[in-house]
Amino acid sequence: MFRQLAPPPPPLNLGHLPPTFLFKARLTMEKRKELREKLRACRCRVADAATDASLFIGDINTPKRCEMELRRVGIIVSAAASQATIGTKKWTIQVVKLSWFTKSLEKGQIEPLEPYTLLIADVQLASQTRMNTPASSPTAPPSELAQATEKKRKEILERAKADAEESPAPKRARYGGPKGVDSIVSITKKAPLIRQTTPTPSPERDTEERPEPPEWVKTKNTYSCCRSTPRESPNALFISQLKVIKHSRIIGGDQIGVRAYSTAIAVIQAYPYPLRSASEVVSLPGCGGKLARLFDEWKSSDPEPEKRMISSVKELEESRVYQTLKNFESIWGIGADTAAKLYYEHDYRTLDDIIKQHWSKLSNVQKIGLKYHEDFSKPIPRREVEQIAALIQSHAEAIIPGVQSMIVGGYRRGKEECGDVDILLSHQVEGTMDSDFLWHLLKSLENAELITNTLSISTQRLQQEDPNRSFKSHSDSLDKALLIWQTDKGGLRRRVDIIIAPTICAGTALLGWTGAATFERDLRLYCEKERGWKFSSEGVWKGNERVPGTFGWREEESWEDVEKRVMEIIGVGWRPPTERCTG
DNA sequence: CGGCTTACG
DNA sequence: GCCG
DNA sequence: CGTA
Repeated sequence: MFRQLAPPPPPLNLGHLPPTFLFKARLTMEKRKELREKLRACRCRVADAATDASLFIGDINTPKRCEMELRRVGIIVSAAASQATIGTKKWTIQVVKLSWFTKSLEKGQIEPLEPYTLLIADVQLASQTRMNTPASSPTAPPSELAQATEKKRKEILERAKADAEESPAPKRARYGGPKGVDSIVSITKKAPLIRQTTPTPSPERDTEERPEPPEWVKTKNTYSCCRSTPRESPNALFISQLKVIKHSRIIGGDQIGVRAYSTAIAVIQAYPYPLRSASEVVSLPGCGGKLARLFDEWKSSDPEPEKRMISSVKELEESRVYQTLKNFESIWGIGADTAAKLYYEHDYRTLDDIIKQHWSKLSNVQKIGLKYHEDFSKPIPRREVEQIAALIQSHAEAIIPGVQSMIVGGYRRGKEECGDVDILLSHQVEGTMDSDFLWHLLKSLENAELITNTLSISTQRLQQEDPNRSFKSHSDSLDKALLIWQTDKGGLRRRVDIIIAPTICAGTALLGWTGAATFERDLRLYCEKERGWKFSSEGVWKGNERVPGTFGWREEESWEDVEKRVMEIIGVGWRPPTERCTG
């Protein structure tokens, strides 16, 4: 677009090439996007799904690497074409170096493919090709679940799921154990997809009548903060199954598993069409062979969507371990680890067991969490969230006139029923929110008997008193209080979070506290990887400097205006909170 | 094969 | 579990 | 370790 000096080289015509797929390898998402556009400009038919392509271009240099990249997109290179085809499609592909394209562009003339070719191979989409995983424990007797001990819990949970999976499946021992060799697209009986046979050019491909994928699918953009994720999804039923698996990873303490499923869920939640096939699933960023198989199983489990299920999910939901750990973990102050201890070391099975036999060993906040567990399990209607927020605002206003509040969290994302109330307070006049504002506010609310307990409080003021921290250039240290709230005596107790943002970080605080979790995680990731910046609700930083335009709050700006400004500058573009429902 | 958001109480 |  |  820039560079007016040199005359633009004559456009290439790559229309004769078969559907072409561009590997992600070594390309930033922007670079990849740019290359795809350039390819398109040369009339190249750029495939969105690798399984639709016959020609592959990648910023790679070895055949070895080719296989890796192919595997990643769900394609197995059949060793020397010696496969007893398992009733699946196979076709021939060619992989060339990216430099073929860039050189061609430079010269304004198509370079011969041959010198740039890394691999020509017959490939297949195997239907559940069980790869040999040497030491995959053939699963222990499924009975010892009841009095299994200590650390075995993860494996047990794992097994509850594994047993149900069609194939034994290579199972990791714990954490990010051996990743099974299973990035294989599983194609069902009808095996529709894939292209015909030869990688010959033919004007229009029958890429299975799949709707035009969103841009972020084509570019395999994994950042959930860069796309719209509405609350409603045409794939809600499938997603609800994935959420069970994700939860099993949470209570199993498998953070990486949680991460993986969170990503996949966020991706599918953002995908605007009902998924039809495993290959369509694999075409989505963050979804590989495992997710494709799960979808396949779910889809084929029943013609009626409402009756569909994934066997491992069913097993989980029916298993006592899962139910109980999930119940324990739902107590505020008790996480995966403590839940497991209570179950395996103390053999508790109900909340009552914990209350009767473990009360004195609980921390104060855990006692509170247990005491009001039932109340906390009840959703808070939007109306009530607003009432609570209004009370807080009026108390705040009495302390500092002109203070501005905004309900954030799930409420702001449009949830009909909220798990808690998150309210963000700030002020357009610099300096007003410093000092002891939070402390005064809490006192005021306590006097009004609205706050019954304080679960945790963190204030900048306290940190500044610590000389070791006073020089920290930046940290996510907005003042905040996690509280138990009760509007009327005898009424339900509610979880309320109050967050105080200094004027300078109003925008980032709003963005940082609106969520959802996966959106926030990707926002940080995006800033770090794509911009070299550091994002937190306290600010956007380039080294020790705030990124220009990402801070401050001008008189004429609304809450939304500041947030918009921050998102535009970061580069993710603004979208309403209701489109950040990454699950 | 290493990495996966991040900081505080 | 997926990505670089 | 648990929470946001």
